Amino acid sequence: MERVNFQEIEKKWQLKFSSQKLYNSKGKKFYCLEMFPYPSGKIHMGHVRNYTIGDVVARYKFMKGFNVLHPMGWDAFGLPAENASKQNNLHPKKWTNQNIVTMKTQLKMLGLSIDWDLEISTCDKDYYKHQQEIFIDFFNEGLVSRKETYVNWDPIEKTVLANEQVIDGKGWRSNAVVERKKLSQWFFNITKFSNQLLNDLDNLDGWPEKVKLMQKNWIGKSYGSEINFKIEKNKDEVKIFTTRPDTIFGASFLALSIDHPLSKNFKDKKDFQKFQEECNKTGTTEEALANAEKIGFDTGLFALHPLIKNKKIPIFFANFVLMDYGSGAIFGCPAHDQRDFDFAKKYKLEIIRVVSDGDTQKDLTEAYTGAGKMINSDFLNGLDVDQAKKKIIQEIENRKLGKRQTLFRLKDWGISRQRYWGCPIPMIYLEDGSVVPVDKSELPVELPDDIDLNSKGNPLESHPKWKFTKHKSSGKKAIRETDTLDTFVDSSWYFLRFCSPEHKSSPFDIKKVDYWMPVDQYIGGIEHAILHLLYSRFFSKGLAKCKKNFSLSEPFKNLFTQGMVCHESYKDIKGNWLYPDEVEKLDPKTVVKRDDKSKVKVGPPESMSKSKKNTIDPEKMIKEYGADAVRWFILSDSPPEKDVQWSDTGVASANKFLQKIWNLNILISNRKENRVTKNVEEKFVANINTYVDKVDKSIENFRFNVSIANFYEIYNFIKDYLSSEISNKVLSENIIKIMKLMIPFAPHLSNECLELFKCKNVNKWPEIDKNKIIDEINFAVQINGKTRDIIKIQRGLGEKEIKDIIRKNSKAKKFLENNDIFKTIFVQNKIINFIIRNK
RNA sequence: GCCCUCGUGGUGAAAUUGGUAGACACAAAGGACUUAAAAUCCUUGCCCUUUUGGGAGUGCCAGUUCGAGUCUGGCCGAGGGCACCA
Repeated sequence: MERVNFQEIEKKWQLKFSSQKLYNSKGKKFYCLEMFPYPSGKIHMGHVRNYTIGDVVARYKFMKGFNVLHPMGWDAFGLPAENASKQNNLHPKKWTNQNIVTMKTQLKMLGLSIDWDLEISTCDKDYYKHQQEIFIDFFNEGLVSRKETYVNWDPIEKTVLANEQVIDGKGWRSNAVVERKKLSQWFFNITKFSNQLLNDLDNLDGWPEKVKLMQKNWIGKSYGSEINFKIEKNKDEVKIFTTRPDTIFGASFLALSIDHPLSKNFKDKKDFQKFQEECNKTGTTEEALANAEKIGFDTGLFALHPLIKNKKIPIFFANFVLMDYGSGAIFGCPAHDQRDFDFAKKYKLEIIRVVSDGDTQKDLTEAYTGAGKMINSDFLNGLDVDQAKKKIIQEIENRKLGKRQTLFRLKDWGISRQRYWGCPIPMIYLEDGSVVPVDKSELPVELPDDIDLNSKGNPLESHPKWKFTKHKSSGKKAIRETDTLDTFVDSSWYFLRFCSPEHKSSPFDIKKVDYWMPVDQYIGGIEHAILHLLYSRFFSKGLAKCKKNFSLSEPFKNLFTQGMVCHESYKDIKGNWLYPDEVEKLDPKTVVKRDDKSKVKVGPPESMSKSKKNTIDPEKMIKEYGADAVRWFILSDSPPEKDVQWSDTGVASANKFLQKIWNLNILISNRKENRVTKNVEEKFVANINTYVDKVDKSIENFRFNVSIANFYEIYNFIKDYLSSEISNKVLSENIIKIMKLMIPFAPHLSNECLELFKCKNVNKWPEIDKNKIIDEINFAVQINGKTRDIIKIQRGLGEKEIKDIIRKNSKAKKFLENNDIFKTIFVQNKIINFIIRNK
């Protein structure tokens, strides 16, 4: 049999794909978008998976008659470019552009149906110019503000570190202990939309429930109360926020953030400074704070309990209270909150139970956070927690001790980055201290190329020619903002730019956006479930506020989050990571190093990453097995939302199967006519129609692994018909249907096969007669819930007819004889269950 | 630590609203073809039984139901996110 030269046919069809687009001007619009890649060097298997899934959707929708927008671009600003340029002494722009060229070539090798005329790159000044415009619009609309916040500071490199650059509390290059440093930075006021971002989740029917839940928890709306505590021998008051006002009678201390206004009174005290230094050793991430030991500083002050006469409780500063949540102060109720419990144990504070867990005699070993009746709580006694919450809030409001309050966990979005390779923030500082936007006519504020990457900190700081400027309208001297924007800003509106990438006068052509948006299917990694998606949602809402004719409130109608591509990892005797290429599998349990045959330790499959060297190069795989085989395998092995394990034998078998498909097509095209029996042909067509229906459904449901299993079944099915009494006409008509179904999965081979049969209307999805599908089904016969027989019946048979069949001829017959049928459960087209007992 | 998700053969997995558990494939073992190998094809795949047949079985423990991989509660294990990686 003729071998397929996959490389040759792929080259041929890729040339055609490059000019063929997915537009059907008469069809309904369909915007298919995959998260655009960061140009890090070469594409990785995660990209292959993401873009193959997207390509299946785009090609499928196109074949179904939709007018499909399927663009691609580059999330081109970011930290790795700066790191790489320091290592290789290569300018970030050059490094990035080289990577884009490489990756674009590689993506084309996959045979993706992308309209490359729409390509955009976020580091392109034609792109970020518009981003600066949007920033200024947001600024004018009151959606931008300046606040102080903490950053990771490397005291040796004199630079701000990203969280990933902090390893065990130390700088990744300098190894210096990282300090927390306060900086004044720019913020998008995303919290202005907290309620809207939360409530609109309910309208996103096309989003996975888990992503919506994660966003909901991230926004974190909680109901509680503000309570004022008077300080003894002092005129000050401390305002606290709590979600558990019901536990107020169990309060045994107040804890304040070290940034609480009250800290000013202590700033000159040496032991407080020491405490502050101690706190600044913990990182800036929530995880670090949560895991850090709870420490406090006793102010020596006491607060007066608002509801218990003459009760005084101590006031502490504590590292686990955050200034940006609530009022930066809490009351501690150790009996019913684990953090408070740990704190109370450490500082020997009172532990008063106010919610009964049933046994109130024995000492608590941990906080009790469950439900129960109130005790030791004066007028709340006997109520359950929810009732007590309502009553106490009412009481607090009546006595003017505080008020009911709703709070969000969501924080404003800090967008300042002390880095070079990002979009410049279009703001200037005037001599008189005022801060104003750059005049729009001067945009873009272009990133200068001539920078010294080896300078300490942000290179823009040490670029006087760029940094010193003038305010256009007043002519006053000014200094540019040297911070650049968080790269999440770049990706918060790129999907809008894709609708009209050439548009010059504004970020997008509103008519085009009106037509194409929202994105009908957005596809990307689950790791973006919160930040990127939330920020993009915020952008839509922000733009709607700035632009009168912009009405889009949610950018992504349907969302699909795919799983990761995994591979086992290998370590040699010395503990060095090895690439899969460097090892050899002698048998499933023995793996050795290829060169010296020394033992290799095999790690569990985990997400492919450069640091663990458990990566497989897609380009190498494409060259060895063909793009269709790589696409085929990446879709076949796991459902797309789950992780998939890369397997070389898997891709090899995909390649073999595609070869068999080609052979089958050749056999059919060369087949000698046989005798024809009408029944045989009808049964054949009915089966094919059933398969077409199945594949269609599995694509609609994103069950691409099931689609592929169907193709294996179809192959086994058709192969058996080659020698049966069926005409060549019927065979070729039906193999054409199947090859069309395969286009989204293996576009090169299926087009080649369709060409073999001189097929016209290649890109039209096969239509089937729904009346001509298999209507025989397997029906389970159960006795007392146990399956005793499976009978083949016509779809739609009633209970009586089925009982007759069973009585006449069934393995279950013997169970029914000599027994009373006590009850019968009948489910049409599924099962019948006889509940019997002995006579 | 907090939030979310997922646990089905040796492996990846399949299984409308609860209704045939293991489709389809990978790997393995045995066989056919071949001088041989490759390629290809066939068979097998938990326990008892020669077969017929019967039993156990979807991470673990309970529960609801005629019937649970699917629903509920608890436990154990793995993965993702935690605001400056993208």
